[in-house]
This record gives sequence, structure tokens and C-alpha cells, in this order.
Amino acid sequence: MYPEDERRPEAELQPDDALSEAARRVLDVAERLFMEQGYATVALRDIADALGMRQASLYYHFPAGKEQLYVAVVERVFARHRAGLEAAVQAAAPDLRDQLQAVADWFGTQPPINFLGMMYADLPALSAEGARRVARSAFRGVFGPLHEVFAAAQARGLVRPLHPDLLAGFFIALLDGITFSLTQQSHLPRATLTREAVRLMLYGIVSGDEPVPSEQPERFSED
Amino acid sequence: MYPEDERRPEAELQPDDALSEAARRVLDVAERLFMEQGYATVALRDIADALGMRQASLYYHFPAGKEQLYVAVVERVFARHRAGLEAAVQAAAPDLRDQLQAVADWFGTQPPINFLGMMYADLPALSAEGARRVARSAFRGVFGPLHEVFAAAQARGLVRPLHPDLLAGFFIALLDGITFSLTQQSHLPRATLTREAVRLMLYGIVSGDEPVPSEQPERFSED
DNA sequence: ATTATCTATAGATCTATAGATAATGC
DNA sequence: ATTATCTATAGATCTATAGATAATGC
Repeated sequence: MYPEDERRPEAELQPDDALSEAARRVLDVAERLFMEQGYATVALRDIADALGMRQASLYYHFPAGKEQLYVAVVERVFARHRAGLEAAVQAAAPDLRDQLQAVADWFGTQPPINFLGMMYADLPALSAEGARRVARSAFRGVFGPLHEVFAAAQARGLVRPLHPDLLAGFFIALLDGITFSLTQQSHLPRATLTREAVRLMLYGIVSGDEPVPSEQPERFSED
Repeated sequence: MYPEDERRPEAELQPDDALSEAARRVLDVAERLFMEQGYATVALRDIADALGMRQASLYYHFPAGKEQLYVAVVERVFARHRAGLEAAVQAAAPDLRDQLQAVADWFGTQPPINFLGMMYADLPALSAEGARRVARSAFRGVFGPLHEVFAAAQARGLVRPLHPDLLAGFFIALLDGITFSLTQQSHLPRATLTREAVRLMLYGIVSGDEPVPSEQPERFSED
């Protein structure tokens, strides 16, 4: 009803520097809680408590409430992933193994995102519009960059002709598995796990005479 | 306080045939909802509605309430997986590829479990005891059988010497990725996806002269 | 007497709204 | 006047408990 609302129908999409300092702090805390525990488990009270403010005060920054805040968190997370992944992939081009390693390293710098949990548990609790926006930003942020990597490698004949989105899904799943392993009793450092995930993606686990990425300088580009 | 409660401190662990017909129906519906949407998203009301009964009536079958029901669901799910996986692995022995394919096929017969979502979103909402039981049954039901498969293949020198639990985690992650792909716009049949996941696990995605499972009869056992 | 439901409701919690308050900037 | 909080609370929902009811089996 307020004219301000009419002017900004997609306020969540504003770039970070269009947000006040306080709104950014809210997003930071909401991101940590939502990403760790999921949409339904986290109450606005939890977020406010972690910020040292009252639950009702959150409505000043996110007038449409919990779902708007969640969608804003997710869109910011995946915008960051999109930028980070595109830069990492670009910097590591054109070698496929270097690119996959760069992707794995990028995820290592970020809080875990629990991709599948988001899709299963969170999406059904959102409105149709919210679910659509979450799914779209996730695909653009993560599947998009990986799609490019695999499609380019296939164009060079280096990778079997499966659908690039499927390859992207497999690789993301492996990285999710790493995140999980790190929370368990696994005593292996992240660097070892990412190296093995990349190696598995390229060559599989069968021992034999396949090239060993960490010991052999063979490159997966056409130069 | 009732003597009946003293006699059955772990009623959730009772075998299926120790449950009444009605209690089993409750578990069936609760399993579907909890596994699809997670612990926090599903209200007891949702389960009761789906059963055509009143929310309070659920307490007759699960007097300790929501968490007990959830733990019972999870323990039944993973007991089923443990039995199904051990049988599948046994029947497909000793060839590694056959065993992995059997594992993938087994998961295809079951509702998806969203392993990572459970660990991230659901565990923190449970009591320490509930979380412990959920984690333990998940590990025994899924990691246990896969651990055996990979350890045996390593003993035969067929697989590089990574920790079998890590290999199990990678493979489970790939299968989770399949489940996710199937819910998306992917038009590939499950059989293709599982075959590719097994092939990826064994050989990776790099095109070349590695043996092709579906076209070449080479076996991964020592006979 | 036992089994399996039901109604009714207490008590907690959660989202969202209304309106007050205090500080800052014009 | 604007910004960013606060208090107070309505209304919804959720878990859990108490006790009634109806059917079945001894």
C-alpha cells in the first residue's frame, strides 16, 4: 500500500551496497542460521537473538517477513557463488583438471550450502514465487558455471558426451560429500579430499595406469 | 510411570511384526512426510491428516511424541536399507562393478533419503540421544555395507587405497545426485543415470580407452 | 479389561502488525 | 522528517496431556 513498496518490487535483488549496514548484518546472521539448519528449523527469534535485537525489529529491514528474508539470503549466497565460480573457472582455464580443482577450492572458501537439503526440505515450505526464485538462483549460481566447464571440455573431446548438467550435478554431489565427510570423524584434510574428488571425477577409483593428477603433469586442454 | 514403559525402553527398535497394523500405518505415512520434507517442516497434524485421524491419536502409538516417532521412522528406514544393501551386495559378489550397480539399483527401489539434509537440518533439532540414534542407524545401514564392498575390492588390489568410508561417502553422494537429477528437468531414465554413476565411480568422465562397463565384459574381481 | 480412537484444552512458540521511542539530519 | 530500534500483542499453530467414548475379547 505504501508507494515505497511499489517502487521496489524485487528489493531482495538489490546489490549488496544498496543495503544498509544493519540490513547486511541481518543477512549475514540469517545466512549462517538458514544455511546450517534450514528454513523451517530457524525462527526469526533465533536470528534476532543472535543479532542482539528484538524479533519484531527484523521487519524494518525485511517488511515482507521470514520468506522474503530467506529468499534474499539464498539469492545473495548464489550470486556470490556465481561470481566466485566464474572467476575461478576463468582463471584456471583452459585445463579441465585445474578448473575442477579451482571449483572445489572455491567451495572450500565458502560455508557449506547443503544443496539437496535446500531443494527437498526448504522449497516445499515456500510460496510458488519464492520457490521459483530460490531454484533459479541456485541453478544460475552453481549449475551455470559448471555447465560451461563441462561443455567446453566436451567440445574439445576430452569428456564423454553426457549432459553437462548431469556432470555438474555429479560433481556438486561429490563436493557435498566432502563437506559431510569433514563434519564426521574423517581425519583427512580438506585439500586431500578435494584432490581425490577431482581425481575421482576424472579417472574414477580403479587402480591402474591412468595418469595421476598430483604426480603427472599431463594436462586436460587442447594446447 | 507405567510398568509397560519400563519393560520397553527402546520400543522403536522392535521388529516390524511387533507393531500393530495401525502403528505400522502411522510409520508409513510419517516416513513419507519426514523423508520428503524433514523433521521441522512436518507437523504431527500433517501426519494425522494424511491418516484421516486426529493429531492427539498419534500419542497412543508413540507416547513419547514427535521425536520418538521420527527416530522410529529413521531406524526402520535404515534397518531396511541395511538388509537390502547387504543382500544386494552379497548377491552381486564378487565383481565390484556388479556390486556397485546392485547398490545403485537398490536405492532405485527405495524412496529417496536426502542423507545430507537429514544430517544438517534434522539432527540439530533432536535431543542428544535422538541424534545419536539417528546417526548410528544411518551409518550402520548405509556406510557399513558400502565399507565392506570397497574394503574387499581394495584387498584384491582393484581400488586405490583411500579410506573406504570416504569412498562410500562419494558413492552415496553420487546416488543422491541421481535422485536430485530425476526431480529436475533431466529426461534421462534412472537406469542410464545409475549406469553412468557407477561408470564415473570406477573410471571417471574422461573419454579414452578405459573399459566401458556396458559394452565390455571385463570383470572387477580376482577370478 | 484392552485397544484405538476421539474431544477439549493448556501452554509454548511463532509470525506479523501497531504504534511508541530515541537518535540523527535537514 | 527519517532511520532504526523498541514494547505489546493478536492470531495462528504446534506439541502434549487429560479424560471420554466405542468396539472388541475374555
